[in-house]
Amino acid sequence: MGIQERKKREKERRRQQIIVAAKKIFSEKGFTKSTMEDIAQEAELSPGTLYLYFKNKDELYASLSLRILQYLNIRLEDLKNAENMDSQKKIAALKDALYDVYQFDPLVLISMFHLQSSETLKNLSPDLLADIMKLSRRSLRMMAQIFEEGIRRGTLINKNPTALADVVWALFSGIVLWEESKKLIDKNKDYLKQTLDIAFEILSRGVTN
Amino acid sequence: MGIQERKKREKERRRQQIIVAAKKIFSEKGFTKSTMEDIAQEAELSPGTLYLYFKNKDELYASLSLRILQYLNIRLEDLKNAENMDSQKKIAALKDALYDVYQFDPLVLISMFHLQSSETLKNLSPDLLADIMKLSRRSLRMMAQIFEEGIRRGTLINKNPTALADVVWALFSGIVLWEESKKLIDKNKDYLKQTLDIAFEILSRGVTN
Amino acid sequence: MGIQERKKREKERRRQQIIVAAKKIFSEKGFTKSTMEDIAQEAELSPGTLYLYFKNKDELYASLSLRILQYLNIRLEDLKNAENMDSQKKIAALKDALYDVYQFDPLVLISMFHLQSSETLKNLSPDLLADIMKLSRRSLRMMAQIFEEGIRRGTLINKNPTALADVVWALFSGIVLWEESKKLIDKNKDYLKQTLDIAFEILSRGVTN
Amino acid sequence: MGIQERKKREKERRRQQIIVAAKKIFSEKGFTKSTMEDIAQEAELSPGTLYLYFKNKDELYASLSLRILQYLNIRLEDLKNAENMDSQKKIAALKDALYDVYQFDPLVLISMFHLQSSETLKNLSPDLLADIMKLSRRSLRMMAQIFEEGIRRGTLINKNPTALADVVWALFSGIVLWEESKKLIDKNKDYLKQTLDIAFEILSRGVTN
DNA sequence: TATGAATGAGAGTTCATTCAT
DNA sequence: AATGAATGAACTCTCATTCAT
Repeated sequence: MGIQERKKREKERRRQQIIVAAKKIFSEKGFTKSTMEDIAQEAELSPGTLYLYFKNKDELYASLSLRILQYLNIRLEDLKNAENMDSQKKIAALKDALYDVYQFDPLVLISMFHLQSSETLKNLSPDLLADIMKLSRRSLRMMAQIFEEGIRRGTLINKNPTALADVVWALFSGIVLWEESKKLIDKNKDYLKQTLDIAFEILSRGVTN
Repeated sequence: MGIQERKKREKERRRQQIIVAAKKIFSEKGFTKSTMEDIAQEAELSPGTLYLYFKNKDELYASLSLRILQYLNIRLEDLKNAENMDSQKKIAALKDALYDVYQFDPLVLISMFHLQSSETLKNLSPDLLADIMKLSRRSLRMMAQIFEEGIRRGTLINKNPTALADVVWALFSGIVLWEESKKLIDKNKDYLKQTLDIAFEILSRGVTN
Repeated sequence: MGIQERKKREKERRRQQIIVAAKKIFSEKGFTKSTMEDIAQEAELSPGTLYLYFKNKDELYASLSLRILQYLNIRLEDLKNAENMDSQKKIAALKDALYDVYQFDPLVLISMFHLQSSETLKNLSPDLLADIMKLSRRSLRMMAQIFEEGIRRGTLINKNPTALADVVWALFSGIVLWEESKKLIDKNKDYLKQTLDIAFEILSRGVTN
Repeated sequence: MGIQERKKREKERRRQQIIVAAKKIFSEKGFTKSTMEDIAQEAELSPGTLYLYFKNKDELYASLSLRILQYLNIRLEDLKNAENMDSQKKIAALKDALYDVYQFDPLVLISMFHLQSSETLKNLSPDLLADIMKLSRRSLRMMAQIFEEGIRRGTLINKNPTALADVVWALFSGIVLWEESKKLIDKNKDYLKQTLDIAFEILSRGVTN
């Protein structure tokens, strides 16, 4: 078994090696302009090898999302388990978690938001798509639980928690993409943190009874 | 003079003919997978003709945004001029305006949000980019004015109006993209209106003093 | 008849107008990169009009050669008629004539040399080709006559005069093209006159008995 | 080590395979009308493969020149090292060398002369251009040395040797192009050798003291 | 498992030429 | 005669993917 283990570990390491390279290249050039050749070179592998680990370019791209979704899940899990926190605090903590996710890897996060609602999504292998969906759903469910709890306690307004989670997610992604867009035009502008703070302050006030 | 008039009208009609075709194709296949050939065929024109009206594929794509931004501007202009409306009402009206913009042309709106925060933006001709920027900025300024007014009157919390406008825009685009994304996975889901309603209700409560 | 005359004159003027424009554009951009659109614009005409006066782009290009060949013929004619000139002087005068032709329109001359021995030649209409051939042959014949005369008089070595004319023409075109080539690499270099002087001095010594 | 060797050899063979095909196609159709598709087909390769070996069409075209320039260099080198030859003999030998170069590959030589003094030259990659320039310059320098030697010995007239080399080169290229041109019109004519002989006889007489 | 040369379909774009007005 | 919008074939070049080694 030891050998198989080691092989599996090595295989996983290769995958990561490719993912790291892909992240770099995709971030620098965007999806369309990145070539498999570029990524292979960055990973110090041959183009052919990439196809041993990823079905195609789309899947490689989408795989980046998995890592960040996993990180998001961990952060939300922690938040869920946190005790002695009122809803206000939890919402503030949610904001921090999301901001951490952004900082964990801004470019990949943006890639992921691009991936959502785009053609690429349809071309993914069912397996990968299922993985992504599972993680997203779990994240949203955990966010919903925060609101659910507050509603149960009577501190938050009585709105469908799932919808509230959608609002949070939409707000977060909207802010990330919009601030990114402003940065594209004017490199100096970087108001993400501030916009996020204001947005969540309003959100917090808005959902509080 | 009549002849020049007619020619101008015909030229404009051709442009529209191409825009309609482009909208259809881009919506169906996404930017990358749509070919100029596809669009030409849809418009019942030859590929070369497209280039008489649009400098290249990027510009054709971006041109779609212009119309919807113009429509948005008009709606916001109306809102600005509306009298006898308290801030609450104005925010509700703002939501309606944005929803109308969505309904005016959902696919183009989504395209526009995709265009934002993508490499394509940088490849546009300065003229077109300037036009788009001008319209976006004007829209955001008008939204900011709604908040400004409320703050002046003391009915809204004292936050930077420009930032509030950014939050609204991010929220709107985030919801549109996220709900679209959910639809891609499951065609039956269409909660945009509901999510938008909840989001703006929270927003409204959140910014009210 | 007056009207027809006038029409013919006007037609000829239009032709010239186009030729002037074509010369400018071809000189600036070279044959391949010049478009009929460019030339039409320069001539302040529409692309379609060009085709009323020239069968196609190739013919328009080749037409430029005609003018310079005509000029060459005139200069050689003068030379032929010149009396009281020994062969040495005639050869020197021939050099001057050729240099004048170069100065008359360097870019068109170069174009003409490019035209020679290239694909384009085969695509010309028989008429135009015949015109060009007629003028070239006449020029060469006149050069040959200069040598013939000298040989008859015994001042020049007894070589086939036609071959000598070929040598002169090859030498002239070779120098023009080669010096042009050097200029392409280094704009400052312009030794055409000097090279031509040396070449003809040697030629003159070489053919003198 | 053997494997690397073999791969290198194979790579070089492929290059040659492409060059041979390119030569054939360019000769038949001229530069503009030859398509990469044509060449690929002739080489029994796919169009994409051509681009693995040559950056673009221009470079492929220019690459043809390199081989012939190398051959020219070798021939001139031999000539330079030849002892016990007076200047007359050396000039005759120079003519023979040039004629051999012509015979080595007439079509490529003509291509090279076309390349000279054409826009294409400017589009070459600096590396390739540098290679071509280096070889041309070296060839011309070696020709100049022949004259230099004769001048030093007092057997040749005292003219700038560099200019004399230019004259030789211009004369040679002029003759090749002009005789080619005549052949285009009338396939039966082939006076290149004879014209070259006469030209060099005159040259020789002309430069001899 | 890894390679990387080769593939070849297909893209965006250009432009000589035509023809209805 | 002149126009100029429209054509559409043809071009160069790219690059995701394959497969013999």
